[in-house]
Amino acid sequence: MNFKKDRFYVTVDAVVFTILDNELKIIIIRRKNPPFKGYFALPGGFVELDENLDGAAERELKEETGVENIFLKKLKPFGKVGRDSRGRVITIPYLAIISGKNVKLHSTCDAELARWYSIYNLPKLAFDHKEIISYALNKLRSEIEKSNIAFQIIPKKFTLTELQRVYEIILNKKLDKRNFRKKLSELLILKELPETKMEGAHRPARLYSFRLREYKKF
Amino acid sequence: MNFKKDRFYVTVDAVVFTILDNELKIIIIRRKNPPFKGYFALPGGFVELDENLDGAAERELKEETGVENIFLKKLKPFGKVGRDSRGRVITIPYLAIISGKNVKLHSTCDAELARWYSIYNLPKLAFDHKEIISYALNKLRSEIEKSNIAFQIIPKKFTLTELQRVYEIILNKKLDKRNFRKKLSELLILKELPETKMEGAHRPARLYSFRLREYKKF
DNA sequence: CCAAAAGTGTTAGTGATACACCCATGT
DNA sequence: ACATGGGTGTATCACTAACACTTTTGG
Repeated sequence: MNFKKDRFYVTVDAVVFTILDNELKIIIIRRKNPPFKGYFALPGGFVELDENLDGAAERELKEETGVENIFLKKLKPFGKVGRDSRGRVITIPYLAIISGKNVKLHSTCDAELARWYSIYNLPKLAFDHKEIISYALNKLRSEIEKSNIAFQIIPKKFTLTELQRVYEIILNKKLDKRNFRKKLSELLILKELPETKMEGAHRPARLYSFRLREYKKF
Repeated sequence: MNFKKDRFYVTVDAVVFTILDNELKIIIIRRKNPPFKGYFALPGGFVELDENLDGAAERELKEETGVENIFLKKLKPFGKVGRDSRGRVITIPYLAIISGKNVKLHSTCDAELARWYSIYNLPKLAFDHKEIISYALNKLRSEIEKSNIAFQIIPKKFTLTELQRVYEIILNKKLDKRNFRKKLSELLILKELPETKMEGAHRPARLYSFRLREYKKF
């Protein structure tokens, strides 16, 4: 790509959260090209002229992870003069949360193999991506308390303990089992399944599913 | 300006709220140039290549109203393909709230004289500005409940009844006088002044000021 | 029978809401 | 004296937070 100094460029960056090894992680790529060649960064790329912002974010996510049909939340733009040495680049960050278990991370033309990094142990990052991630993490935490976004990250059938673990890892704090369950049952967003999950030497756990598998604010 | 189809353009639009005649109003201009010539629209304009987004928003606000040093909140971008017939234009809306009393609205090269319009009685608007305003109004309502943003719209010294009126007009609902005052006194954001305001045939009202005259979340 | 996670209710505290009368002034 | 808006306190309700024991299974 041949950058001109007389125009704007628009990119999207994806802050893709998942839980792996009981830790909150995001996808980080390593840049193959300048600027910040060899540095770590969020996956993202240029928006095409005939492409919607949301469309570009979906495309980037698909290229990196193979994941599609996921809820992507648009965040406020970051566009300081000088944030990209190639020219004037405005970036629109998107927040996503996915179940990382079955995701195959891909290389793309601009990036070496993408990797999951713990949110608490990130490498030094290119551009203003550290600031973007911190902003996105705050949004994720308020989303999980005010929407059903958790359905994106948990298997179709799950136990309440598993769901609680998701909340605890995202919010980075212990929750009370009884209070957590009471709140959920008041919200009426879960469906109790006839099945149970037997795993390990203890009482089997009831399985649940989300009534609605699309994004919804409470 | 000579638009090219091979690049992005970036604009800022300002949703500038005030209260006039006991109504919540915003600044609306009438466009002098295509596209949407003669239509009503939000004040705004193109971001310069060497100008920060916030800087552009400040400049636009100053040009339209003469107001500066005001809190401007950046909102999520609107950038659908085809929203502007001149080319691919991404707009970043900003939310502001100002005291309208002393504001002189100016004409600019792109706009006939700006006017205040009631939020509940807007004319047909250019571009996707209706959607932007609706989004901004929601943000304003949550801001006024979670921050001290009201200091922007009220005189330095004010009575509690005047402040309550501001909240009622923005939220478009009646509030209980005692509950409103209790909440404020718990927040400790106001300073009681030694002065009172005598106006009309009734008991004089105590004057207050905000302790902090800069934006702060509770 | 022991270990391990599942499941289940009550109490206290905090914040939100509803509500009615007296006060100080001008006319 | 009366009309007008200013000023004040309490009771109820809803939501949040804290807390411990019994159940069911595998080994």
